[in-house]
This record gives sequence, C-alpha cells and structure tokens, in this order.
Amino acid sequence: MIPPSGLPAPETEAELLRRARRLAGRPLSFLAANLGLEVPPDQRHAKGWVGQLLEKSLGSTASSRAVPDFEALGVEMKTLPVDARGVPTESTFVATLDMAESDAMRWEHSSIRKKLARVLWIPVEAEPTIALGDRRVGTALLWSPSTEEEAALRQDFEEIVDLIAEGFGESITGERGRYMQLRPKGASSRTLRWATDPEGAPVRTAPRAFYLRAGFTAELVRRHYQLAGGRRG
DNA sequence: TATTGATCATAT
DNA sequence: ATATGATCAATA
Repeated sequence: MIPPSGLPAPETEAELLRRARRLAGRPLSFLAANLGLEVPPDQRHAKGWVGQLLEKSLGSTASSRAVPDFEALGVEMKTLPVDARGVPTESTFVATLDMAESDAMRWEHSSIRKKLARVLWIPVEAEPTIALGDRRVGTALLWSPSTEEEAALRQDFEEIVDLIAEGFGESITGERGRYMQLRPKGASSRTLRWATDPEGAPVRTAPRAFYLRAGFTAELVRRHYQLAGGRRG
C-alpha cells in the first residue's frame, strides 16, 4: 500500500524516529507543501488535520483503518498539542470503548492497552495566536508505559469498566479516572449506543472513549526530556 | 480558566 | 454506520 505521498512506510523504529525528528522545528505549512496539501483556513472544520498531516509525512499506511499507524512496527502515532512551554494543552484520545463487549473491558485484551503499548508522541505548537500553518513540529519521542504508568492506567481502566459491568455505564462522567478518563465520543450528542442499566435492561447512551488527561502526557513528556538531558523552560 | 461534554472531517 | 484523526466550546 502506497500512501498518497509516495513515501514508503518506515521499516524500523529507528527509521521512524529519524524521520519524525527530521521534521522538528518545521512549520506545518512546510509539511503540507511537501505533500501538495493546502493548510485549512479554520481548524474548527479540520480538527484531525494535524494528526493526518503527520501520518502522511511519516509514511503511515493506516489511514482510518483499525490497525496501528505503523502496522509492521506496532507503533501508534499521536500528535500532542502543546503551549509555548511545551506543555500539552489537551487530553489525548485513545480508543472508544464498546460497553457491550465484555472482552473489550478486560485490560489484558483491551484496545487501550494495545494502543498504548508503543506510541510515537509528536508535540506540535497549538497556541491559537499562531496561525495553523506557522505552528512548528516539536521533537518526537518514542514511548512505552513504565511498569508504574501501566499500573496507574490499568487502575483507572478497571475502576471505570467495573462500574459499567455493574450497570452504571450510562452515568459515568469525565470526572472519573486519575490519568485516564471516559468521555463522550460521537458525531454528536444524538449519537447513541447500547449499554446496560443496573437492572440488566438495555439502555441507549452516548458512545464513550478513553482519553489520557493532559496531566499524564505532560508528565510523560517532562520526564522524557529530563532524562534526555534536554531543554528546560 | 481548567475540565467535561459536544462536535467536525475523512475514509472504509 | 463506524473507525480513524482530534479540537471546539459550554460549563463548573
């Protein structure tokens, strides 16, 4: 499968990281020009554009399919909107949870665990005062959760899926979960899916997805650059 | 003003 | 319709 750019998929993690880091410091308009794309005038109508731009720029073959962005490497790519200090400004979407699938609600088998096993994080400037095309790509980092991080994520996951198993899925809000929350994720609030109430009766509720809180990714990035002997504010 | 809930585009 | 990619915007 040849991506639109004609760029072949990277064959190793090292190559992927090299490609990503070669983009560090470049404005998004530069990446767009390389691919023959226009920079959208309004991000409100192009919310996923930055992520898709980076995928294409790196040779991802998995546009919109339910596979890792770099399938052969098992690597997921996530852009990370950051402020002037490099601190993430938004939560990170991980995966939708199917409340009707009991298997999806076991950590070991979950798509959450799978997707977070290996992630290429790419910070991107996201201050609204900077025009979209002028926002620069930061230094990418390849990450896997430490034992402690995975335990913490698992704890949030299990707290939430246990509530769902007890029939409280419909009433779960974004306030649960220390590092990872469950929030609505649909085309609109009119989008509904099946869940089960405490009496075991089927009910319609908003589809929900797991998101990493900004505090989690902020800590992850901060520790990485500290260990790398990197920059400080 | 930080966070939760709602929403937008594209591809399959 | 549902998956991918997220950010917008109302609320607390």
